[in-house]
Amino acid sequence: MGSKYHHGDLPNALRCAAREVIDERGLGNFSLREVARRAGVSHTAPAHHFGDMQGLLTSLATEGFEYLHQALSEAIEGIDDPIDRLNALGVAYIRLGRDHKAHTEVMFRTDLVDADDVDLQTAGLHAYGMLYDCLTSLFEAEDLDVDIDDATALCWSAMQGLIVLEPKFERMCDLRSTPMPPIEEMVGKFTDFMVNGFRGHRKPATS
Amino acid sequence: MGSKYHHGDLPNALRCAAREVIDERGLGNFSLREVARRAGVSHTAPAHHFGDMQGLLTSLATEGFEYLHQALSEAIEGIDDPIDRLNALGVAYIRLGRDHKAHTEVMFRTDLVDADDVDLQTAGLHAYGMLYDCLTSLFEAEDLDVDIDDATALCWSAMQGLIVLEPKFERMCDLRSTPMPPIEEMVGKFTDFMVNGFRGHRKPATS
DNA sequence: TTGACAAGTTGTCACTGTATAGATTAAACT
DNA sequence: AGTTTAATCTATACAGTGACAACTTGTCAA
Repeated sequence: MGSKYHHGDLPNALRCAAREVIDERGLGNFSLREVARRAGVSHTAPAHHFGDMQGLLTSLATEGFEYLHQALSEAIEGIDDPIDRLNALGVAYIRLGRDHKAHTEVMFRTDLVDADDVDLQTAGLHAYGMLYDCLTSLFEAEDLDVDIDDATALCWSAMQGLIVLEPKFERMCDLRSTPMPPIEEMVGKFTDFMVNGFRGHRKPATS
Repeated sequence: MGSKYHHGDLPNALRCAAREVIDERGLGNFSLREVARRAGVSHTAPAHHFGDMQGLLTSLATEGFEYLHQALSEAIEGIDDPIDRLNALGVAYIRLGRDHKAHTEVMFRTDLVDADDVDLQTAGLHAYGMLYDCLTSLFEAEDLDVDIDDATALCWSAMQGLIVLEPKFERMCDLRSTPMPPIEEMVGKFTDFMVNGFRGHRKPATS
């Protein structure tokens, strides 16, 4: 049964294998040929579906954003309080960064991915919209005068930075032999700070 | 004079050439041989100084952190107000991310760099200390009860995220045809939010 | 002068991405 | 049914890569 000439759903199998390879060897040692090897096809097969390596990684990034959108949707399900929602979004975000490490790594590597890809853009916008909407309802509920794009940018940047810098923080804690708090806790503190920041901001105090 | 067998300061020349290559072709298409070519030496010469590719990139990252430390030091020179200092640090940080794009890219690519390298660690700690000290004086001046490590983590994460996500934000603004504010302005808004957040935080309101 | 050593060189190896051309199969259409 | 068409995968080839070993050249101290 395995000897079918046509694979059936090779694109998915390739994405899957790519994830494996990235998880094991890191994006630095990523190899298209290794991916094909694991999927059990010839090393030129991926080109027929994704064009080149950038194509495969772009597809993987798009899939990542779709997963993210789904994870964020599930995270806020049944939660009404905007602040709790915001917190849930943050936790879901960094959890995805941990559980889908390969995807998350690829999603923001603008050098390896085709930023003009339409699917990638729309998938990214969907995820962005989740956070945007959450902050909108928060500001409406508390009657705050904060530019939502600015706030969204800050929240997203903070979470993104946390994911990227986590290994650095961990190492820093090791050097000073202080225990590193679980990252979920960090998210809580971050959102706490940020919400506080939004609250005290009725008018931009640009001096 | 050019035909000297010994280069004189090949390590520096290699770092310099590496910067060029990264700036032009991106880290994804980085090539050790191309670096050697530009430095005018054979393709195996770098190995004698840096061992392998990771060694060269680690050295570049260390240099980047040293530049950062210097840039941050200069940025707060003559500034007394802690908030102005914080803002200046942020601006200097993202400016370095723009002016030394290659360095900044390498500095946080934990997959390409030897995280155990001692020079790299100390250089990183120095830069971290700048932000840490700034926040310390801020909290002392305003008598706030905020964990400095948490605050440092947030500030750094936000700035780091801003650098990484900037292309994404820009693209998002393009899609909605709204003008993207200059990144320095974003830094100002971010620090404003965060300082506000720290201020409203006398006691941890962990519900 | 001798010897040790650092700095660069050439040559080689297994491996990579991709372009091209050819083989196999499924499906669509008489 | 039978034939064409397109999709899917294989085979071959090529230029480029990182790393390794062995060799050459310069430097410097005893």
